Amino acid sequence: MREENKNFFQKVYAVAKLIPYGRVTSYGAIAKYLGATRSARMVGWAMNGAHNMPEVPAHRVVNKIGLLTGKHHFDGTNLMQQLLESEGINVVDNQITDFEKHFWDPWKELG
DNA sequence: CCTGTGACATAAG
DNA sequence: CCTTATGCCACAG
Repeated sequence: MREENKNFFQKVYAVAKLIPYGRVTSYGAIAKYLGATRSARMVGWAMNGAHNMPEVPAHRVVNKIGLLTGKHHFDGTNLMQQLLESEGINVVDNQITDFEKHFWDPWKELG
């Protein structure tokens, strides 16, 4: 594994850590910020490895429509939803309500 | 080196 | 609105 490859993961983790409390973002947004707009899937893959990263709020990362597609990767079936709701984010049917309102775009906020 | 896979995104039917 | 198909790219085996 080349260091650059690791850097990709580190970037993903770094951006995820920057997500403010009560905010959420999308895989695509992070991918875009990393300069790999079409590698949104890799962000998800990186999130898979983020389980060892307690400081990485993977639950704040959802797909572009605010759907909790990755909830199955958490312990319980609704843990991800509970975490989001605990941050003041309403989730209905695995989907974040007022997603745009809570959306946090790293490209916009950091770039 | 090649194949399979993935927590996505977009387009088409 | 639904399902399929394709692109994308890095990682794991």
